Amino acid sequence: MRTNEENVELANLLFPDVTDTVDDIFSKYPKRNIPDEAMVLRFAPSPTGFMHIGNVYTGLICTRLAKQSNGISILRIEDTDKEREVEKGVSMIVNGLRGFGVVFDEGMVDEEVGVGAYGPYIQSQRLEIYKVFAKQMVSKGLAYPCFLTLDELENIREEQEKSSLRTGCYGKWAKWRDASLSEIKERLEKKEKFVIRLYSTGNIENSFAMKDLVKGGVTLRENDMDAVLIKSDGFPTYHFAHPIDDTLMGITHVIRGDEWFSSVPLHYELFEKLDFKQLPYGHVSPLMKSEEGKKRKLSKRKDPEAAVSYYVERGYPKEGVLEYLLNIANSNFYDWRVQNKERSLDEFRLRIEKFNNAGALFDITKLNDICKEYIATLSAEEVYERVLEWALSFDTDTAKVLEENKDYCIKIFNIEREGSKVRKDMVKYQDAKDLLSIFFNSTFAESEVEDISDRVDKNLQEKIVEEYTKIFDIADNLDMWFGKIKNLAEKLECKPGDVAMVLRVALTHRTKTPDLYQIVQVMGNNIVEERLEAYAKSL
RNA sequence: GCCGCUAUCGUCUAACGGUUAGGACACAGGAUUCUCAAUCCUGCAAUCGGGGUUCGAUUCCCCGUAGCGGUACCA
Repeated sequence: MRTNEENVELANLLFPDVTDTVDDIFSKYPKRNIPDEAMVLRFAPSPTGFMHIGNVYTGLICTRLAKQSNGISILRIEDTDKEREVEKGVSMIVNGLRGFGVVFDEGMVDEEVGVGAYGPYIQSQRLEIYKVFAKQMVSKGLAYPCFLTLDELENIREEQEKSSLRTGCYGKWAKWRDASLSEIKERLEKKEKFVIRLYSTGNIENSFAMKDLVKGGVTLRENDMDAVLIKSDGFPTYHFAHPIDDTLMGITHVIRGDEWFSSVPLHYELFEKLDFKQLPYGHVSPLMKSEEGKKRKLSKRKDPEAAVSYYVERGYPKEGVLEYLLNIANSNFYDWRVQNKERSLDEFRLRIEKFNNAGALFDITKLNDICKEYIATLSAEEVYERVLEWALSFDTDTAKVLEENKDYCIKIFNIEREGSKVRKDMVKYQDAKDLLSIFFNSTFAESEVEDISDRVDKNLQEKIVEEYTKIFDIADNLDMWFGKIKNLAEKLECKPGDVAMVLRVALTHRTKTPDLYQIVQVMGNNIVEERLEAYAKSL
């Protein structure tokens, strides 16, 4: 056991350069001047180079809850693991989130820049701050240096497993917690690497109650692990950075992924030892995926749809993705949506206590349906703008077509878009390419002709095309158009459906298309005649 | 292994301790002056198992089972 004086001496030995006190730090982070009900929330991802759809989900929840309470949302970057860090990782996060309309009031706005008075918002730039708190804890005997090597730790774990004990650095296994000052000095002089560990005083036998904003009341065991606070490279662990950053930044509620739930006892002890006011927690369940009858976390390695890029590249409308995510968060969103079709998504009020506390399966079918419904609400001009925006980044050929034929393309997008029966077959902007290809001779020529000869005999097809070419008039209205088809069917003794099908394939090469009359109107006289002629020759 | 959380149609979920257990997506069938999409109608389909408490349990309690999370000098 070290004396109080020895602990102070130890703290100075460990952190000779740290001269600031905890009070010095606090003076730079004044209390926020905000209304009582305002929530200050932070979303704190790591720049690992992969944007998970779950990141958008949690980020969305944070920004929403903050906004609807007139509070503040903060984007903080947790880059304390140098191993996993990736170049341009911060930009990927910021842009990925922004692409889905998830923007924060404070924090990082690009690779380097953070806005707000409570920064820095990148943890690697806050190292000096963590050291001040670590030094204070060591000087009070609440933390200590530990010289256990990775190998030694491994041996300890094996021994614990052999005797089927809980693994980890706690109690008698935490060899350095009560080391004498001279022992420590000796190692320090040899320049041995060390970490700073919490001197835990919790007892695993004791339970305590906490109220989770999402899960409700739960009872947990106290923490007794001497968790690492500062790694040997000088970076803090998440556990240590979390109470410090959240307290300094004036966070009011910690909304985070469920994977942190198990660490709550540790965090409680840390808040206490740091002498901070405990922040309330809300643990949000992760998005799951079903495979072979089992549920598991949506995984970035196995599931392409886990990546945000999956949706961006295919041109999923961000509003659709957002609606789907909102629907998972609060299932009453759907009812609200049907009753408030005209309202902005921003008007929906998320209720944290309504979050489901089991993980929801990510259902791409439902997402597709929501996106389809969303695109159906857009005007042809809006569809044009959005498809173009998508194509400019992901399909330059289509972008060129769109730009060079704006009016024509808008007419194409307008097919079956007006009136009460709006066509709903576009899930994502990428799907537009397929629709467009019918209307341009270059892409049409390349398309494969669907064979309908087993439904309509080739001779009959020939006659239909030949006869129809004679009577076709672009100026016909809808009734006249159908009238001619019916008459022709009667004359050739076949079904009107067969006539329509032959014309459909002649004009589009396909058996499944939007309304044929409207297609003809948009194509115009010349193209129709050309194609009828070409089809006749091909028979 | 240990610790914790969770459990209603295939999926997301609703149901003061009293409902024919509701809705949406998906699926199947039918209707719609042409195919598909859409739309409308119809149908299919669930309270994990076992004990309690209660007049009565999807709901409360216990046990089991399963799933998920954690058990790092990763977040």
